Amino acid sequence: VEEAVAQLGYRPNTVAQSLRRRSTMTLGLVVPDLTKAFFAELAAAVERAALQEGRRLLICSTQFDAVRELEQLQALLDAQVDGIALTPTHDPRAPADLLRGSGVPWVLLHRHANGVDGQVPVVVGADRQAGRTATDHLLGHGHRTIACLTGPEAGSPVHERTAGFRDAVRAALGRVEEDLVLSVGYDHLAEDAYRAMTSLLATRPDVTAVCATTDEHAFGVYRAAAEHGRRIGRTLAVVSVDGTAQTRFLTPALTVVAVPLDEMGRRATAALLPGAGAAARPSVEPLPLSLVVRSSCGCAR
Amino acid sequence: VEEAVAQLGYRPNTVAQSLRRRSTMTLGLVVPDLTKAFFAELAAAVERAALQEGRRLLICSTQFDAVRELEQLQALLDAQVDGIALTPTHDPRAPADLLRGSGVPWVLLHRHANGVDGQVPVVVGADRQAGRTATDHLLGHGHRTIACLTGPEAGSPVHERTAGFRDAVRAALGRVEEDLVLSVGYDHLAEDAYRAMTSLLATRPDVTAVCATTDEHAFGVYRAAAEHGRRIGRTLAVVSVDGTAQTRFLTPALTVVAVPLDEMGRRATAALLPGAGAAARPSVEPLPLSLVVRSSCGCAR
DNA sequence: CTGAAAGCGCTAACAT
DNA sequence: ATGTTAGCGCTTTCAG
Repeated sequence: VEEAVAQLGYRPNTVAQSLRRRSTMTLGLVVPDLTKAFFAELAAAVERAALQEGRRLLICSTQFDAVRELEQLQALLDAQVDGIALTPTHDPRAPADLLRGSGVPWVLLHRHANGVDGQVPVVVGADRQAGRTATDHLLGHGHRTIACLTGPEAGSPVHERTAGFRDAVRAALGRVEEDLVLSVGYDHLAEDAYRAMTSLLATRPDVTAVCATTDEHAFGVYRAAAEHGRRIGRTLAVVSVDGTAQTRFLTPALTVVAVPLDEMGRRATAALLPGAGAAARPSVEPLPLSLVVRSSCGCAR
Repeated sequence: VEEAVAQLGYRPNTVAQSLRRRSTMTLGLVVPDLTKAFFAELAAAVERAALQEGRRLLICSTQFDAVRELEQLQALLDAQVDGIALTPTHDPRAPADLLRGSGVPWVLLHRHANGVDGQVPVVVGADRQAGRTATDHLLGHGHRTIACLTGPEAGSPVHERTAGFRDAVRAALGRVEEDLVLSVGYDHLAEDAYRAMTSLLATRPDVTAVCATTDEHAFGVYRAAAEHGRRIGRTLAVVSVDGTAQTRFLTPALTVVAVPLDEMGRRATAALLPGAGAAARPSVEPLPLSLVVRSSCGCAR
C-alpha cells in the first residue's frame, strides 16, 4: 500500500483536510509594510517560529491603511487561519471587535493598542527602556546636547522610545530641551528625518548627538550630517532603536538598541497555539531590547 | 434574505469553496529571502498585481536552500494554489519536474534557469542591457578605469549584468581588465563587497568608478570608499543595478538602473491566470531596465 | 426559473 | 484492530 502511495505520488489535499479538521495549521500575520526592513525581519522571525511549530504563516501588509487592515484580517479569517498576530496602526477597536467576534485567537505584536490591552495577549518590546538605554549610552560618552528623532503617534513604539529618551535626559540633566525633540511623519521616515535634521543642524549647531527612535530615522541623520560636514561617530554621535540587519553596513556601522525579533516571534506564535489559554492569556511582559555597540556612537575612537 | 446575511454577518467558508470549485483564487510566489530589499519589493509588486486580478498571494522564502525551495513549492501545491511564480536559486530540474508534473501553471521570475527555458514562461529583466546602461553612463562621465562588483553564479541576473559591463567596456576601451571584475559571495553581499572593494582600492588606487551589479554591492562600496577617503560622486563614481527604495537615501543618493518591478509583477501574474495559454506561453521578452540618475555617478557636480 | 441533491477529498466517529 | 460511513460548507448539476 505504502508503495502505491510513493509510486503514484499521492499527496493529501490540504484543502479537504482543512475543511474536515476545521483547522488549517496556518497562522496569519498582519503588518503595515513588508518593504520596510523592520517589518520584513519581524515577519521572517514570526515565520521561523511558526514553522518550528509546524504551522504555515500567511503574511499580509496594510500599507498603514485602516480599511486595508480590516480587509486583510477578514481575508485571514475567511481563509480559516488558526490564529492572527496583528501590528495595528490605527484605532484598534474595529479590528478588535472583528477578531473577538470571530473566536480566533489573536495577539497584538510590536504595538499595543490603547483600549484593548488586557483583553488580548500583547507581545511588545520594552520600548521605553530601549529609548533610555540608547540615550544613556550617549550621555555616558559625555554628550549633553542630544537631539531625538521621533514620530507623531501617541502609544506607538516610537513614542515610547521618546519617553525613554526624555526619562534619561531628565534624569541626567534635569530638563529636556523641547526644540531638540523632532517629530516627523510616518511615511518617509528617512527622508523626513533628513529634512528635520538638516534644519536642526543649522539652527542648533551645538548638538553633538542624536537618539533616533528607528533605524530609518538614523539613515536620514547620516545624510544630513554628511551634507553639513559632520562626521558620524566623530563630530556627531548617533544611536538608533530597532537593529535591522542593514545597520551593520552603514558607514560607520550604526550603534543600535535591538528589538529581540526571534523572541517576539516565538512568544506571538506560542500565544496563538492551542493550550495557550492559561500561560499566555495575560499580557506578556515587554521584552527587553539590548544595546549593540558599533561605531556611530563614538565608541570606536 | 439579504438582511439576514448582513445581520448574522455571514461569510462564505473559502475553504469549502475552494474544495468544491477546485480553485483557490490564490497564487504562490517563491523567492530566496524576503529580508533582502529587492525580493521584498518584488514580492510586494507581485502581490499588488495579484490583488488587482482578484487573487491572493502566498509568499514563501527559501533562504537560498535547494531543499527548502522544493518544500515550499510542494507546500504551495498542497495548498492548491492556482499558479506559482518562482525565482530559482539552484538546479532548476527538480522544481521544474515537480511543477510540470503538478499541472499547475508556473513562471520563472527574475531569474531564468538553464535547461528549462522554453518550457515555461520567463519574466525577467534585460539584465545584460542594464549592466551595459550602467557602465555606459560611467564611461560617458569620462571614466576609463571602472571596477565591476559581481557574484559567482553563471546564468544569474548578476552574471548577465556583468556581461553587460564587459560589453560596454570592451566596446569603449577595447579590452576588459579582469582584475577590476570582483566576484564576491552571495550570502553577505554588502559585507563581501566592502571587503573586496577595500582591497581593490589599496591595490588599484587608479579606479575612478564602480559598476555594482546589485544595490547591496553598492552599500559595501560606499563603506569601503569612506574608509579610504574617497568621496562617492566626487572621487569615486558608483552606479548600481536594482533600484530598491533605500538607494534614494544613501549619501549621496545612488544612481541606479532600476528593475521594472511593477511590470514584472503584472506579467508574471498574467501568465499564471487562465487564458494565458496563447499570449504568455512563449518566454516573454526581457523587460528593459531604466537609468535613474542621482548623485553617486557624479552628475550632481 | 426556482429548488433539491449529489459530491469535492478527507477524517472522525462508529460498527464490526 | 480493521473496515465502513457520514458529513465538513459549499457549488453545480439536474429535476421540477
